[in-house]
Amino acid sequence: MGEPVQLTELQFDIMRVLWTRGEATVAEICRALESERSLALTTVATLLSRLEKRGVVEHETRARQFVYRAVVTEAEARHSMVHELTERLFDGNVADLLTHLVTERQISAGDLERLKALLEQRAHSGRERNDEP
Amino acid sequence: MGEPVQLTELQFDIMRVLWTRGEATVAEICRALESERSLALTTVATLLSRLEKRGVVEHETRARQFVYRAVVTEAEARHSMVHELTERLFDGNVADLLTHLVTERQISAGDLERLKALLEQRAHSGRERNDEP
DNA sequence: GGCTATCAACTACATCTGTAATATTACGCA
DNA sequence: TGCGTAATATTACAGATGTAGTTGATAGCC
Repeated sequence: MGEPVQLTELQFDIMRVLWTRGEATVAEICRALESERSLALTTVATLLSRLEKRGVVEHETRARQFVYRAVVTEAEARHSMVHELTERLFDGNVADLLTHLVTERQISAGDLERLKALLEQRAHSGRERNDEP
Repeated sequence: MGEPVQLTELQFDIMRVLWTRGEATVAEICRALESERSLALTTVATLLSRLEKRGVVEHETRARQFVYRAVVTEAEARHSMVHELTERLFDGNVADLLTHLVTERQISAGDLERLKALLEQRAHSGRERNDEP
């Protein structure tokens, strides 16, 4: 369900602004990104119109300005991208990705604890909520 | 350490052939990929020479044919790509990615168990091995 | 020794992406 | 009503990628 969404870094940065604000004009997005990367207004506008063509964002004209809004949610984008990577790198096996993360990376003891707690909770709750519809 | 390696799907498919075989000629790679995607020999050759320019693979001429070999290991590529995604999507926070995987995805009970076991083991071993150098 | 099959090298081209300059439009004010 | 200004629309271009045709070298066979 829902087309897979792959976003590049810049695209993602722009989306993040929309996700946190709900909506924003080109100028606002430009200003929001100014600290990390200084882009021309036209650059951001171009990116946004391309994203709109892909159905990732949409806009509404208000007071002669385009007010953009995300169509794809952050959760959807994350899902899509993590899924894609899991497919490519681990043949779709989520457990393999998890194992990779736990074994090949430095994770703090605190993180391990939190994750364990999460797993406990998860195991007990029995997952009534999110089986495939 | 080591340049970050980002591979597209096709590039990854080619690399996978090299990783599993150790080395391969253009024709062999082409044949190995034939089932999924039928590509011209020249296409594969082009891809390989581009990858070589990036230092991802290398070749040696043998019996008038290029025999390619991966320079970047599969583990390195995976690391690099998972890292990149973690940065982009979760601000570099591995725990957040783990949480995402555990909460927002259907993971089988068995996987959960295995992961828990892994965490136990991990917690006890105390991680003397992989702190930052 | 010339011909052909086989490779690799070079060239080509469309698409996507990052980046932005330039052109056009139209609202609000003087 | 004409003008400046602020937005958008159009156009441009370089680099990466997927895809492959064309050209050139050569080694082995007849």
